[in-house]
Amino acid sequence: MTEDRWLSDLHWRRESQQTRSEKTQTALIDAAEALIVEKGTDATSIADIAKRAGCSVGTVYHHFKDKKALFFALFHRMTQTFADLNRQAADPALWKGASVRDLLGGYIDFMQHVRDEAAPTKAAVALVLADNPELREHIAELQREGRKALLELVLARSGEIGHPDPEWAAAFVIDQLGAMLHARSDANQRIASILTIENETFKREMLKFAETVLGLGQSN
Amino acid sequence: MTEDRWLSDLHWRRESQQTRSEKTQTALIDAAEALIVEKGTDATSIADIAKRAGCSVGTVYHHFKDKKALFFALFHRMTQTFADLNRQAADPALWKGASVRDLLGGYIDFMQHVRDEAAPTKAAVALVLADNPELREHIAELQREGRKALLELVLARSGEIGHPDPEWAAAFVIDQLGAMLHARSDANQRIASILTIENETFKREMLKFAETVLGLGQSN
DNA sequence: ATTATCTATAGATCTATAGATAATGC
DNA sequence: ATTATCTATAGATCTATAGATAATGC
Repeated sequence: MTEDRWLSDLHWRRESQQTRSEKTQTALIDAAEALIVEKGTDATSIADIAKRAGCSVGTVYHHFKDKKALFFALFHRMTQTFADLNRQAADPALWKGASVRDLLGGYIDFMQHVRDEAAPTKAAVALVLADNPELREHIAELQREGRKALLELVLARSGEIGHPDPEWAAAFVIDQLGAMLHARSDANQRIASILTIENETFKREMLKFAETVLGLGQSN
Repeated sequence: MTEDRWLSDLHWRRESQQTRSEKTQTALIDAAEALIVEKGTDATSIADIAKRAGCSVGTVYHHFKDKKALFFALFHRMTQTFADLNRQAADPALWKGASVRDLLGGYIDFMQHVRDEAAPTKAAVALVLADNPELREHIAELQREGRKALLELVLARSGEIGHPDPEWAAAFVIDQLGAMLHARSDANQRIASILTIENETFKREMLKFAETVLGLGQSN
């Protein structure tokens, strides 16, 4: 049991306490995430989490004040990750020369990528959220930020928009995309046609729709 | 305590056992619904439910096998109610002479009415669903039925639709409406512009959108 | 000296049942 | 005779802590 504390590549150095601590916390949050998805928040006991993470119940309470704190850490990890991704994706420099169509396409790709990669995390957070309504405002803030950033990027290109009221049309299209993308990744919504469709097909149809509503003309 | 068993308007008759039993069961399901919304499924104990319903723990177990059975009864009551409403609303005789616009408007009204009236019930069922994924298929079936019925009603009027592919366009519009209406009543989705808008404004904008996509022309 | 981990368990729930009592039903 | 209700509690969790041991850090 002592051997695996030696770092395999630099085996003269031991793992630092800090690294060990972070690893344990990550393992605990990962375990909680997986178990919550499998059994729900309440059926997941501290003993279950400790076992899955490969440590003891006492260790859980060394790292987290109580069960709630562990679940909040899981929530926090996700919101931080998403906020960072949002901020990166919203950098105007990244979209220099991009059309409205490119922007919306990028948004759809991004959300579908998240859906495919982070599905378990989102599912676990949704369950934590159900027990802790006070966390909802954080999610709302995250969504508002993303929406605002995308809207600004689009409106900076309002010359491309043929609709008489570009602000309204852009906001409407973005909210429609948001609702459809959400429907596509929400386990409680089971609209067959939205769920079974391929990512690429979905993107194509949504862009066609966006072009129609915005009046993007013949630019592409 | 005996007095209130006498029916107040026909006070020669006692309440029948059947009536009493039904009342108790209804009270228990109502209490469970309210408490689940307030505290979540696990923080809601049988003792809580009994207290809120004005009966004892023993009585709960006389009427329901276990906690799960009570929660399932809550789920069942909602799905039955919705299935009945769906069936009534989908009766073609009811929509004789109605245009596609009328149909979609009726759908939006119906869903917004449900949203306003049955919000706590939907919230409670969503939480029960989170703990019992095996129930999801029933909800899916309900949604498929509603979607199919509406699609058929719309396609029976495909003459009104200007879009070159009426089947695709109608399905797309119905799914868009579904996603937007869901976004509007989902506590975990907090897209400000969709949530704060008035029912009538929302309906008007969604119908405008539907007309554009379907190509409903000048019929209205 | 401090930090990370473990084992063992006290104390607080909460579910479900047993057994008694009161109210219909025929 | 049967059904609806109650009170009291056994038994099964599960959370969180106390106290000991092992591994860094300086």
